Amino acid sequence: MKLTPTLIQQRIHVFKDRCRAEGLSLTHQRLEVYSRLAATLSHPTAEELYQGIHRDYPTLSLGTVYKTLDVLEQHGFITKLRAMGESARYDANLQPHHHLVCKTCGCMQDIADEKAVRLAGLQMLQSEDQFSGFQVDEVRIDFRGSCGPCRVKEKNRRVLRSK
Amino acid sequence: MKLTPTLIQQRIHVFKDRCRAEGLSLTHQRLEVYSRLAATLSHPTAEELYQGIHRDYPTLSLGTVYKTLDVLEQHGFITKLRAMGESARYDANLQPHHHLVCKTCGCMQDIADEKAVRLAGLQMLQSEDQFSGFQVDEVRIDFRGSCGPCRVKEKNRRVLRSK
DNA sequence: GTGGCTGCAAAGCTTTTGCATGTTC
DNA sequence: GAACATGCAAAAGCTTTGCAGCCAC
Repeated sequence: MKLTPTLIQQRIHVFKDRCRAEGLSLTHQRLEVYSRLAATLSHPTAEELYQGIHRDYPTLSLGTVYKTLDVLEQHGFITKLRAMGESARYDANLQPHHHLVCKTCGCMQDIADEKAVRLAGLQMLQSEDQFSGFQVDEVRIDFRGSCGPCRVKEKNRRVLRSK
Repeated sequence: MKLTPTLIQQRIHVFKDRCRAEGLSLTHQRLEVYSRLAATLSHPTAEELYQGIHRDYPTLSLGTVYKTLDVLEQHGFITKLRAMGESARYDANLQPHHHLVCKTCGCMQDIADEKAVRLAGLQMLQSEDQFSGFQVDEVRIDFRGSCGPCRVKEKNRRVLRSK
């Protein structure tokens, strides 16, 4: 994907509109955090964003950046690529395989499904070295969604609410 | 994959052999951490492993679990599923896409490649609801390897060493 | 016996939280 | 003006580090 100035402006325009529509205050800080994120193809960390914006707005605090990113994510403006605050998980299975990750409780299961694994292998071969200078030697696929227990709990919650 | 008692014993056997071969001391703690990891399909956190082992070995410390996991990973006995110590990264691109992740410097790039994205979509449809009770609503693919700059640096380092 | 490993405690880093103040609508 | 967002600082959670003592080989 290419980030043209037009596309960036468009993103920011949509952002402003949706903020108004959803009752989110359009503060300088919030607009700045979103704009920088909308204008880059790298995937900055909170600290990197803070450093960048702080140069222009010296009163900005790191805490605000975190709070803002949280709000933006909750309203679906951005995606958090690695869930932090969660602990690392360890795996003794060295065979190529992939994972089901529950977005609700964070649990992980192996995917034994042969098809998915074979497809992944296929993908790996196809992608080998084709990304301008990047050498791929491993593919990790996370299938994200809701695990059985969480779906049951959610269903029960809905039933209770509707009573 | 099914974890039969035979397979678990086999893993532990290999572990002991390779420890001897690579000059790693076979301490009770180390063997215990690996054995628990080899005997489960869940992907325990360091804390969970610690809690489990601590019941049987009350002198075990959490620090040792972390150090041990580190050693096991460095020797290729286990995989760390989420790189901690690294910050979360944020992304304003909401279109389905995937990432190149450099294992050396941790940088991330979007994959614009149409083929990979289309394949991922295909996979998602195939996997929908087929994993006993797990509902998949998103697929994230990380292509892991070395980015261009890191490969160049590594190459230069090799040249220097060989002089 | 010696090098490597453990336990303990302290420190480090990222992220979250609480609260008074300030800003947006 | 009321509700919400910010800044600051403290705290929390996960992980790493330093060091003295202990254990595997």
